[in-house]
Parts: sequence; C-alpha cells; structure tokens
Amino acid sequence: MVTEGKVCECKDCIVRSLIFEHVSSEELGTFCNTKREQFFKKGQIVVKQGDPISDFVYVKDGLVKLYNEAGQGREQIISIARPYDFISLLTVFSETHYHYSVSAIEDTTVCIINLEKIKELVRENGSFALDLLERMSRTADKLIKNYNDINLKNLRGRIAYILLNFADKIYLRNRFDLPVSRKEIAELIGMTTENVIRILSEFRKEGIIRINGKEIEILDKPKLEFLSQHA
Amino acid sequence: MVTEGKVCECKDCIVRSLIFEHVSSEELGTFCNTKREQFFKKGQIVVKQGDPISDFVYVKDGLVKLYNEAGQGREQIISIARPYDFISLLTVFSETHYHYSVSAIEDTTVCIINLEKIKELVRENGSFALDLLERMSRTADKLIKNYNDINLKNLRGRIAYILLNFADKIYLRNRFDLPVSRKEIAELIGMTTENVIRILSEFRKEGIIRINGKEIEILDKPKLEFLSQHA
DNA sequence: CGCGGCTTTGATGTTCATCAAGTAAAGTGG
DNA sequence: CCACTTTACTTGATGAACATCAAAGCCGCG
Repeated sequence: MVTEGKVCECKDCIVRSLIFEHVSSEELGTFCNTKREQFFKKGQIVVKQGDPISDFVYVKDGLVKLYNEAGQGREQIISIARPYDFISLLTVFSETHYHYSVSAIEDTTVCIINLEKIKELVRENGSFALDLLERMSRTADKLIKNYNDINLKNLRGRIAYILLNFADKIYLRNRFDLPVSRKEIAELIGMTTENVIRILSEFRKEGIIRINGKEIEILDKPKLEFLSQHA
Repeated sequence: MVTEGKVCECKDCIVRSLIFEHVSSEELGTFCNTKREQFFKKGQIVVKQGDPISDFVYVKDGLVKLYNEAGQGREQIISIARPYDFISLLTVFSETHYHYSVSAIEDTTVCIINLEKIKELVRENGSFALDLLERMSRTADKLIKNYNDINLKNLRGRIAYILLNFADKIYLRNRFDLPVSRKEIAELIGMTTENVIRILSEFRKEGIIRINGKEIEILDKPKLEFLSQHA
C-alpha cells in the first residue's frame, strides 16, 4: 500500500494488536496524528496528582508506579503498571483531574493519545468500545483482588507475596533487581520500611532468598509460596 | 404514542434516566423483553461466587453486599451497593464467572438484563458505551479510594468513617438502623468483631453516639469527623 | 424450650509501628 | 574529584495497637 509509511508507527506496534485489534488502519490514522511518545528517565514524574486529564496514557516500555500523596509525605502506592497497561484507565472516563500521581520506576516510554479522539473512536467503533470495557474491567478486577489478597496476610506473607509477584508476573525469573526501594515496597503493601527490611533479612537468614542490595534471588520458592498462602 | 404501554416499564424507571439516557425507546424495547425484575428478602443470595456470568445486574431498590469467600469461613466485604449501582460492573466484561458473591442486606429488588443484549447495545450505540465506561470508571475509582482511605486509619478512625458513611452517603440522616451485623462491619473495614463492638461502646461512653441494638444515632458529628480524619 | 448465632466484656499475648542510632550509598556543589 | 549533604538501608529496644481466647447474656427461630 502506498500510504503505509504515512499512517503512523502504531501500525506495527505490538500494543496495537492488543487493544486496537478491532480498529482499522484508516481509523487508526485519524488519531495517530495527535499521538506522541514520551520518554521518562527512572524517577521522573509522568502524571502529577491534580493534573487535568486531557490524554489517554499507556506504558509502551518500562515500569511505572501509580501512587497517592496522602499528605505528611506519606505515599500509598496503588499499583505498578507494566507495558500495555493503561495508566489512565481507572479515572479517565469519570474525572477531569487525576487524583493520583504516576512516576517511572524504570526508564519508561509512554504513548499519549488525545482523550477526545479515544472517545470519538468509542462512539464510532462498537468493537473497540467493548475491548476497552473488557480491558478496564480486568484492570479494576485485578486491583481489587490484589487489595483483598494483601489484606488477609500478615507481614511475612505480604513480603512473600510481593517477591513472588516480581518473580512470576513481572520479571519471569527468580533472580532480578528490585525496581523499587524498601520504602516503596512498604508503601505498596501497607507496612513500615523497617519491617520490610527486617523480614527480608529474616528470609535471607532462613535461606529462602539471597540479597545483594537491590538484587534478589529466590532460593526456596515452595517455602515462599507457602508463606504467601498461609500467613 | 400508541405502543407506549408495550415497550416496558423501564421507560419510566428512574434508572433509565441515569444510565440509559442516550438509549432511545426503540432500542430500549429490543432488550426489555429479556429483562426481568427479581425480589430478594434480606439475607438471600443474589449472586454466588463461581456462578457463570450471563446477565447484567443492577440494584433497583434496597441494599446488597458484595463479598469474597476466602475460605475458612472468612469473608471479606468488597463493597455495599445501593440503588442504581451495577453489581456486575466490575467483572462482567472481563470474566466468565463471578469471583465474588452478592447478598441482600435489606429487602432488595434487582433488574436483570441479558448481558449479550447489553453488549449489542454497546456496539450499536456509542453514547451508551461512553456512559457505561464513565460509570464503570467511577465505580472502580470510588472503590480504590475507599480502600486507600481505610488503610490509613486506625481502628477508631475506621469505625468513625463507616458510621459517617452510613449517615451521609446511604441514609442521609443521623439516626438509622445498621443494615449489617457487627461481624459484617468488621469484614468491611478489616478488623475483628470484638474490636468493632469495643470501639462502638467506647464511642457510646464518650457521648459520640447512642446505640440501641442495630439503631445508631450520631450525637457528636464533628468529633466523629475529626476521628475519621485524624486517626 | 433449647439451640445456634449474634453481642458484649475482660484478660492475655502477639504482631507490628515507633523511636533511636549507626552504616552504607548516592547525589551535589566547590 | 573530593568533601559534604542527603537519602537509603540496617539492627535493636520499647511500647502501643490489635487479635485471640474465654465466658456469659441475649435474641430469634424451629
């Protein structure tokens, strides 16, 4: 096709096949003009709590955290979002301003699409609307399940859970570098920094994991799974 | 109009104006045939965890609880849903089976619409799709905010929060009958039954509330608000 | 009328947050 | 590049908050 190169890079982006599966190349073209990619270095803020919502943002590459600044410097991490996760998915259709912040915890590239264009597409393309509903449903569901899971566990169980999460859901291997500080782990699973450290040390002494700074290796996965389930 | 009476009762239902605002009478008619209302006495189960999802359910009148059966008889209440809340809204588009249960905590009437019909409508009516997205977004958002709010509070703060919630959000008055047991309050805000009772008693002794069985009256609202915020 | 679930209070113990103090690591300005 | 400052990490000691256990009264329901 002659105009292929002109449409936009979305066409070959893996993201497209995941979300924009039912969107034709023509339709894609209409809002790809307004689309832009933006790179954020680890630590940089992608979205600031209170910012007006005018765009639809998703992670193309990297890792970000969504968090709530509750005052007195106390932060709560709502979730960690991976590639193809939609940062704005939870508020974007009901609010005018973000009520959480997003920052990169690894070098990250996000795609930014004008929200009005997305809404137009929803109006015009029913299959896309359904895909978006499904996606949103899944996102909310996972989040709720996560909260419930964590709330039932004691501190050892929570640390076990989060370590397994990194190993099995994010990095897909048993040795990885933690993308977050001990303090951030604490904010993610609702405990204090000191206890995160203490329990990681306990696990190390018990031979369940090996620690070298940010580097973690899981040595006894069955034990970790047991702790995650039964504590 | 001649066919008015034949369309279906949805036409005059207050729910319609809230969600089906952008749905024409004709469109409404196409799936109103499959719609049914069902009454549940207080205590009855509306949806059972594990049930296949084939319908879209919302509360027309009454009050229900969404809860998770985590095993060992331990239940976690996810939320309490009021009229016009969509029970299925969180999972219905991404899952084939419910992973929570729903039961009536007051006499309740729900409306049940075939899910496929809803999906058809989403495909055909873009404005309806957007309304649904907004609705879902709002539901998920409120839920997340709720979790975060509660997690930051100590037990006294949680009880204060939940009492204010009943007074200001659900019953819109300072004297009301609790629709839930002490045990259920505990399951809702993550604490033990004994401590719910203990703290309610403390509040009573401190003159903040009056208790008579299930009946609660808030006597010192500013104090309760202070506790909810600062504890 | 008796049984099971809900409610209440008290006593006890565990878990966890807080405080304190020190080391290591990472940024910052001269 | 090095002194300096700040931020992250670590460990121990202490106390408070909270769960658990136990016992008894209450209420509704079959």
